[in-house]
Amino acid sequence: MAFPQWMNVGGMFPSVEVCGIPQSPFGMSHQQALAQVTAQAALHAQSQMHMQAQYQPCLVTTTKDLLTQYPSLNPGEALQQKHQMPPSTFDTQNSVVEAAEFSHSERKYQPPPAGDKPTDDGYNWRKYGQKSIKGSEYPRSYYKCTHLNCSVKKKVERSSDGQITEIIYKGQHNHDRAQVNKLSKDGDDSNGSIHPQSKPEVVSQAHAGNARKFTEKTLPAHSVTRKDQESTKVDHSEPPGSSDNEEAGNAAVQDEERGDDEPIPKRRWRKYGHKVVKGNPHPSSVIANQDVNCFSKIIREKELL
DNA sequence: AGCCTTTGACCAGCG
DNA sequence: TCGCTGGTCAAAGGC
Repeated sequence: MAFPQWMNVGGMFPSVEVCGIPQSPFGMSHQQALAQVTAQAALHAQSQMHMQAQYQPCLVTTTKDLLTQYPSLNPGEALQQKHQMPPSTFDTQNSVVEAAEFSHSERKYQPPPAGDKPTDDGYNWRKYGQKSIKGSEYPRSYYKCTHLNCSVKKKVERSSDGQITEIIYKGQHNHDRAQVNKLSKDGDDSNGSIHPQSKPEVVSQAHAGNARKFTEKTLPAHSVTRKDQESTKVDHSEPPGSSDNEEAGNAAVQDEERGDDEPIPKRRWRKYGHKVVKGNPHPSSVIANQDVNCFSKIIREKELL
């Protein structure tokens, strides 16, 4: 079984294959092992859901659990199993934390190459920001879904040793995975690593008990930031089929309709950038009519639709 | 040509 | 009120 390329950072997760079929040291194929993992995880999750899901808007998943039970699994597979867990057993949330901290004993960490795609989860993401986080050697990266009218975002955090520790999704996709429209640039998806049906975008946890790092450090008590919780609430209050995108779009439209209600200086004269321009000894301060840009973009997008 | 990443700024929230 | 921090924006440049 393959796993997204990004998971194999630096090739630290060598997969074992026998006659083209991944094998675990225990004599069962990876797929068999994964099937068991899936079943166990589902059971485990069911037994814990009543304790956690009722008050946790977002659940944490860690591959450690799976790796503990099945050391033969490489973390990518374990994580994938997590994706393949029966969605019905989980409360679907629009805010997801994926704990992709890999503690495989054989791994050799190599710093992720700059610009590497943190995830190949079937959607196309565009990095729109990067922020150095206090206490973390590696910056947090911010991604937006590139799909039209899809405002899903995700944050990718790395631990101090450079491993991806969290992927925090915000919002919900209102479209299918990108593979439908666009062939993956990172590799061939025909290997089954991406299963639109079996790999729901929203994943939950098998159990978070072992995700010590997250519960202690990044995900105290409820695993998500307040903002994430809020976004979750928003989605819960929305009728099925609606999405953040619509919300965003509506907001934009409302903003447009609102129009003159808001004081112009507050809306327009905002300096939003201060950029060093090549060949110019002085940084350029840019005053932009963001609303105009924003509206023209919306109009353009609507036209495209 | 178009998309994506990098980069450094602004802004808002919080203590 | 001020400083810190996280989140976002958009120009510039690379692919």
